[in-house]
Amino acid sequence: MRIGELAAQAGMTRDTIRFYEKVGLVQGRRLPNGYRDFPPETVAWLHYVRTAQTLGFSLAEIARTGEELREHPDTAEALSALFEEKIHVVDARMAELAALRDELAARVGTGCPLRAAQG
Amino acid sequence: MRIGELAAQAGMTRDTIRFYEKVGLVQGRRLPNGYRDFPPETVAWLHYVRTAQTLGFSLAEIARTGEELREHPDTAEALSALFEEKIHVVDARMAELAALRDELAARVGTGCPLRAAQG
DNA sequence: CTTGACCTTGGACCGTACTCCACTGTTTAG
DNA sequence: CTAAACAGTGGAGTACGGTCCAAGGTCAAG
Repeated sequence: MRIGELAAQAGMTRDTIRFYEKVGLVQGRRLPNGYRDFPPETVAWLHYVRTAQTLGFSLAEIARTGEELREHPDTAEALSALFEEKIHVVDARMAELAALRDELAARVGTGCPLRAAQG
Repeated sequence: MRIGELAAQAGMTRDTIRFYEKVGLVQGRRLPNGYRDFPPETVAWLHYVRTAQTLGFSLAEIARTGEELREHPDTAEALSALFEEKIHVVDARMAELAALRDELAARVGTGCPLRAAQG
């Protein structure tokens, strides 16, 4: 799969994918003519990248996950540990969101929400 | 309250607060000598800013909320609408997180999570 | 009346994550 | 064979969110 098709399927530009390659988020083989060649699973990986990113993980963090996955490709334990760690992060974020939600909900319908709180 | 104390209480640097003033996130009166003077509620506002920020809202979005609050300081309905909107955003984000969490949890303990998904 | 802590401004700089551009090479369709 | 559509490179530029610094003003304590 060449970069154009990958870009279309992953919903990003070629430039973004080249940038991701530069920072180690994706790796492509090269065809004899120099064109990048990606396996089809890269689409799923890039979708995962987008998701993780919108949830607040930096590209560096995401790349690290990818690397660890590459380093321990057959150690189910290492992977489980990695994902459990991510789950804790996600849980913490969800708790924060729930708190904010409650805070917001509590103010709905009251007379003077946050009014005094914005210098 | 001068900038140094505000910075200490809000857990950020003076430079950050000056930057926030520049982009309209906070407004300070000036003392006769030119020093900024903030009301004590600014501390709460800055804490709110930090929270909203870690939850993925940009400074521009947060500033817009603050502005709308300033424009309709006595319209309970407008405020309620604003917060309800925020709550929807938060709910959407939480749903995304829950999906990611499930995805991660499903892979824990399985033999080959994501392995094929990182070109 | 000086020292030190605090404040002011403007502007340079940084890291992250792209985005665009010019110029060039390759492949494909008519 | 040519034109369009695709690919490559390097480098500049952008937006966001700060962070640091130099040069200087203000103020309370000794």
